[in-house]
Amino acid sequence: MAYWLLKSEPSTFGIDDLAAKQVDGWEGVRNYQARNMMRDQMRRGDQAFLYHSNCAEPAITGLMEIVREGYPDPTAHDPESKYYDPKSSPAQPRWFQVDVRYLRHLSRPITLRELRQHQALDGLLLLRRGNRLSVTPVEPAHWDYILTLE
DNA sequence: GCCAACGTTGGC
DNA sequence: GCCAACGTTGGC
Repeated sequence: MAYWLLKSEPSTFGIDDLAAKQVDGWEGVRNYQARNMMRDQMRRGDQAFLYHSNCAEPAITGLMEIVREGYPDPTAHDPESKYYDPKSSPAQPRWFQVDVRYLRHLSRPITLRELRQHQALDGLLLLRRGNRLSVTPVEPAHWDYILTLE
């Protein structure tokens, strides 16, 4: 089983939204590297942190599980969607998503500022300078360590 | 294939 | 709102 970190802006879709929906498609990813990981590498049963980005307190806020492996992102083919991409088509889909299931909130948000203070987390892709990828793998040792911070 | 211009992300 | 870092686009 592998571990991941998925970013989302809480004003768009945060941990409370996922808790309400329980299962949701991780739609709208429009970056090829992130797409490739969702399409090719994520497996059912993998777990992921939900990270709140672009907000007052950027932080890991919850845990989720991959419940459906990569499949074409339907919002790419919906002209009404803000994620619409005319260069994608159902016959030749360009963008993929997975389905995630809510597991739980962390007992408290673990902020980016706090994560940066732990040498044990050196190498965590989230902390790399200039990193903007919304989907990144998390090493098991890092995963376990972060959960001890709760 | 190069690379300048432009757009986006996201912390601060 | 600023701006650094990065990705994408498109002319050549």
